[in-house]
Amino acid sequence: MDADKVFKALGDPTRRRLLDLLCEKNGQTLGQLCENLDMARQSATQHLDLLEAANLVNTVKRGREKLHFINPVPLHDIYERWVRKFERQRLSLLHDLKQELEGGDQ
Amino acid sequence: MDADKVFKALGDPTRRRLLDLLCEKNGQTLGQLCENLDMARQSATQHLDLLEAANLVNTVKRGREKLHFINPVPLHDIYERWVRKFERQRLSLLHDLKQELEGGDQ
DNA sequence: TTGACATGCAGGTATTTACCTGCATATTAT
DNA sequence: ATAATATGCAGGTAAATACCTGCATGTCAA
Repeated sequence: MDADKVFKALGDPTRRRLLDLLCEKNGQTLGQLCENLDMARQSATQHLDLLEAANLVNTVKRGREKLHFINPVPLHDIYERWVRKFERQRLSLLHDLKQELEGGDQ
Repeated sequence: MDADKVFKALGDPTRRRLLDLLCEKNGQTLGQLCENLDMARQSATQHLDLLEAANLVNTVKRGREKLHFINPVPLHDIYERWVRKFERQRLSLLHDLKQELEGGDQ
């Protein structure tokens, strides 16, 4: 998993909207997705390319159409690497903060 | 939670490194964090400002020092909004894909 | 086969980003 | 008080980003 590509892909409202659109109806074509976006088709393509590079979306060509499918694996990897780690320390971090505010270096 | 700020904050290796550094030892000063970064202090400040704007880091001033603490709440929100949703549909998505590959429009 | 349709590809531009240098301010220690 | 220390603030630049327009290619249907 390339955390940089995944986070950067997620760091844009258009691309998050694309993921939501695919979550509502998986396997949509480029044209279908564009109908919901209010930008040129070519711009949407660039966003989808980034989602694909981050492996968040997989595509299949069917005739002259290109179908788009969500791949949830990178999101799960993000969870394992960047959420669980900090969740685990949640209480102890709050404890540290409280201690600092009370003068942690005594 | 501002998903845009959070994902953009996470979409940079320097800022993810800062979070890891704070995970190892919470409550570090700007100077301490800079020692591990290989860039000008002012650049690190800008990264920390973005982490703070995303509410991923909270700060406390103690004398002339500024202490930095991780706030795991936005990460948890990300999980709720962007991971669980897709995790839940994982199997059904794979099912959709398989069906498409076999000729979904029959 | 020919026209309509879905997508691919090649630039071009304005904005944002990630760094930098230089200087100012505030706190601590001698 | 003065010097050292920790951070804040104000630009300045090169690269990345998010759009766009125009044209090319490939597929389907009449």
